Amino acid sequence: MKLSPLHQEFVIHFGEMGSRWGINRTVGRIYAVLFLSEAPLNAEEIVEKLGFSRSNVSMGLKELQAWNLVRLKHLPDDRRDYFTTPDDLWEIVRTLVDERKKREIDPTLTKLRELQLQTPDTPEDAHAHQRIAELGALIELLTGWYDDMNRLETSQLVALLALGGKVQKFIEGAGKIAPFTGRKPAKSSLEQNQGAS
Amino acid sequence: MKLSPLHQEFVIHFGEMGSRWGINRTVGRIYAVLFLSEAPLNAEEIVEKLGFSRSNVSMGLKELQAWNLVRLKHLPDDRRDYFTTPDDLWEIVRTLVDERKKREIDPTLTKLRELQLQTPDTPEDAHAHQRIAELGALIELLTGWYDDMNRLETSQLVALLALGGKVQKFIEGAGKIAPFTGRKPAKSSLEQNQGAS
DNA sequence: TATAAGTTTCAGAAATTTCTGAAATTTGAG
DNA sequence: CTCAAATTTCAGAAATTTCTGAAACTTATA
Repeated sequence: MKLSPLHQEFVIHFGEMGSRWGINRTVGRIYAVLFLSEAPLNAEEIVEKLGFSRSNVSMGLKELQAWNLVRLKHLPDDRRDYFTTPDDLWEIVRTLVDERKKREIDPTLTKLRELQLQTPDTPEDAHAHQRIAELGALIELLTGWYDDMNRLETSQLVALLALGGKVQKFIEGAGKIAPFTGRKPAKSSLEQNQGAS
Repeated sequence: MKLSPLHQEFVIHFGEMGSRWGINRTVGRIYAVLFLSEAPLNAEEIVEKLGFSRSNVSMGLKELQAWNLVRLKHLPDDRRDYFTTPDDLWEIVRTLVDERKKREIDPTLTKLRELQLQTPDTPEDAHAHQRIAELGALIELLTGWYDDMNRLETSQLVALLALGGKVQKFIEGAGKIAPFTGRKPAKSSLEQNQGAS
């Protein structure tokens, strides 16, 4: 591996983390190298930096492309493929979540809905059926929410995240959505964005 | 495998999904069986249902306990350990996210902070340093937000999720948080929770 | 269309992970 | 303390995943 200590540590850590997710160690390291690099890199440069075989890098890049996690570039008078990661980290996060949703959540939801069509014919199956329905409803709530968030502009999204739990202050008393508390709406939401846990 | 078709399909799917996350196929299947079962199960019963070796089930249950994903129960006049999953799915989701955060995100944040202490001495390292700092900031924003959400009661959390993107309507114009638009605050947030994408 | 640079594929090798049965350990009742 | 039921451990076997080098393929251009 031909990397500075800073690069090396990051790359190794990222590879380790990648291997805990669907992505494997090698692919994680390739991604990490691209993530840190200012200039786009071609496959041969990645081989040099990481010491993997050319074919391994080729496979890895293919997988990263399948995940939509890298962008392909071309330099003038150079036939080789150059790869980069987006400058905007939010774009990366969105891609990552979208892809995982597509590969893991969506098929699960399909399967759960399919199972809900079966008519249970024993008490065990009746209970299982119930459990499956609850799980389906929960996942639908979460993905619905995610789809909504994903439609926001990054600046709005960041604002919302920064707000954190304080968002409650703005909503409090909105009987149509939260369970109605019977309490009077109180001050305009604009006046109360200070303090409170 | 000695399971009804409904159980079988769910268990197999869950095992497959588990193997895409850190958890392996076997552990995923054991969890699935427990998840669907109304009554707590002991190790031997899981062996019968899934056809794994006793030791494999023992290992699997140990791992599930390490993840805090199962509860241990004891029946009167029975020395065997019985296992269940929480009835409340939200408890399961919270545990899952907490554990993944603890195992994957927190160590990454620690590593990123550590790397930020190194002084870059080449242009490449300077750029990498910058990238690492951005990533750290983004992850901190996300985990901070998550910690906040995690403090909410489930009912509040569900209300917030159900609200989805409409939450914007309540916040809109709050200059202190979102980039100030210069627009007048308009109506009280309580009057405008209808319509809009 | 020939050629050479670049890329991908793929079968087997290497590494890693998972699974098993036998042995060791723990635990609670008598 | 002894016994037997229950559980855990662990070394090697089995299965799976990852990695490699050689060959096949693709493509721009001379």
